[in-house]
Amino acid sequence: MVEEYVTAIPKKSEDFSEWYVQIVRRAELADYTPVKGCMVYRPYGYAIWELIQGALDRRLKATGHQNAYFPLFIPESFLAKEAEHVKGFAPEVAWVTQGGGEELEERLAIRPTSEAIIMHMYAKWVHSYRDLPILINLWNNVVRWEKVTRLFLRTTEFLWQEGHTAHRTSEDAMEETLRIAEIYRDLVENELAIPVIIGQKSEQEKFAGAQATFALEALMPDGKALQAGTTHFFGQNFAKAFEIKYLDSDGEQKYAWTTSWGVSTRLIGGLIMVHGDDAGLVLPPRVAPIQVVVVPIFYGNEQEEVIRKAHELAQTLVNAGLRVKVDDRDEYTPGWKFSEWELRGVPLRLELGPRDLAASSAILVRRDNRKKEKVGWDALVSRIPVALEEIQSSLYQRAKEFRTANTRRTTNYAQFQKVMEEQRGFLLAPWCGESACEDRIKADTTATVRCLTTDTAEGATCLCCDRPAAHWAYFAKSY
RNA sequence: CGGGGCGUGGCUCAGUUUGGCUAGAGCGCUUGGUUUGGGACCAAGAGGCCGGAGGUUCAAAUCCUCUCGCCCCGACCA
Repeated sequence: MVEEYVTAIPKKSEDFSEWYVQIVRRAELADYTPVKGCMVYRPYGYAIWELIQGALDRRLKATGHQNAYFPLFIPESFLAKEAEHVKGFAPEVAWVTQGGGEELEERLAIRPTSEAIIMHMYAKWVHSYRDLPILINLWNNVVRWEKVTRLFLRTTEFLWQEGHTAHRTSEDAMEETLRIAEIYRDLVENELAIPVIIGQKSEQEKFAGAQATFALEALMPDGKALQAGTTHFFGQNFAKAFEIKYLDSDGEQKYAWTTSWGVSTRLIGGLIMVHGDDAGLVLPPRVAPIQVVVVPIFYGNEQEEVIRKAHELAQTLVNAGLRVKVDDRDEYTPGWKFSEWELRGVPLRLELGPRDLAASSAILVRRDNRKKEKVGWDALVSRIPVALEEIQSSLYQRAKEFRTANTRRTTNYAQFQKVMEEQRGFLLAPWCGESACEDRIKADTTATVRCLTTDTAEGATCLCCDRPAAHWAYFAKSY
C-alpha cells in the first residue's frame, strides 16, 4: 500500500484531469500565461524535453538525417498549393497581415507545419537523382489555433520536431516512413517507458495531404488513447504541387516522393499521465533531469560532516555519468524534502544521516515503489545505475500490463458500445473500412479508429454493418 | 463553437443567495529562536481591492451588462 504524503493533490484515480493539472504546476513543469492556450515550459519541464530531444536527435543522426531551420512564416499562396493540405490546416492557422505598421500584400501564415515552405525549397535543390534523398529534420515551434487546449497535450503553440524527406522512389519513401515509425517506437518505449501500438490511420484520420499516415498510439490510465507521433507517406502529392522534379538515370524527368514525421512536447504529457501516481510525478530514469537526489539528514554537531560526505558521494555519481542533485537546504526538514522530490518524480533518493555515516552506507529509496535498501558507499556507483535500469524497466512493464489488461477484442457492436462506455481502453474490432461506419461508431460512442492492424480479417464482417471486414482496427476514445 | 462549472494575497478556499464600517482563514513567504530519519514548533511581520471594463446605488467582492481566462462534457482538431 502506498502511503499518502502529499495531501493537496487530488488522487489520480478520483479526479484525473485535476490531478494532471496539479502535477504539471506543482512539479514546476509548466505554467499558464496571459496568452490563451499558450504555456511556459519551465526549466524542469524543458529539461525533460531536452533529454527527449537528445535521445531522438542521436537516433535521427545515426540514420543519416541532418538538422536545419526554416522560417516561421509561410506565404498564403504556398500553403494553398496542395489542396488537401490547405483544407486541413486553414481553419487553425494564425495569420500575419501587417508588418512594420503596413498591410502586407500577401498575408503570412505562422507555420502550423512546414511542408509548404520546405517543399518549395526542395524544388529548388533537387535536379538529379543524385540529389536524393534529402533527409532534413527541424527542431522548432508551430502554432495551431486550437479551440480547446490542455497543458502539454494540446496547446496553441508547441515545440516539436518535424522531419521532411524527399526520395527517388516510392519504395524508398515508404521505407523511410516506416523506419521513422520504428525509431519513434524505440524512443517512446525505451526512453519514455510508454508502450505503443503502431498502425496506419484511416482515410478520415490521416494527415491533410498524405497518401498514408502511420501513428503511434499509447493508452492513458483513463482509458483514452494518446497519439504519440505520426509519420506520413505523401506519395507524389506534394512533389507535384511544388514541382519537385529530377532527371533520373534513365534520362526521364520524374517527380520525387516525399515524407514527413513528427513528435512533440505532447510526449511529456503522456509521461506524466502514464507513470505518475498519487504522490506526484514519476519520471523514467532515462528522461529524468535529476536521477538521484541526495538528502543529507543532519543534527547540530554532525551537520558539517554529513553535508560534506553527501557532496562527496554525489560527485562520485556525477563522475559516473549520472544526473545528481544534493538538497542540502537547511530550511526544510528531511521529510519535507522526501515529499517534494517524490512530487517532482526523481527516480532515486539517497538518504545520508549520522547512522549511515557510522555504517559507511546510505539508504537508497525507489520512487516507483518506495522500497528502501541499504547500500555501502563503495557499492553506490555500481548499484545505482542498476537500480535506475530496474525502475526504467519496471515502469515500462507496468504500463504494458495496464495496456494488455485494457485491450479487448470484440466482433459484437453491442458489446463494443458497452465496453467503450464502461471501461474504455483499446478495442480491437473488424471494420469494413467505410467512413460511414467510422462515423456511426463515433456518433454512438465518441470513439474513433486509432489505427489499423496488419492482421487479416478474412471471414469476419464489419463491427457495425454487413460488409466483409477489411481490417482489424484499434478503436478508442482519444485526446 | 454549443452546454455546464469556476475566477477573492503565491496556493486552496470562506464571504456573494438577503449590497453596509479597516475583505477573512489555512498553507506558503520574511525575521528571530528551537528543531531536523516521512511535508516540525513558537513568536513577530509582509502581502490582496476581490480576473477586466462599464453600469445601478448614499454604498458593490456581492446586483446588471459586456469581456478575458481556466476546468469538464461535446463539436472541431497531425
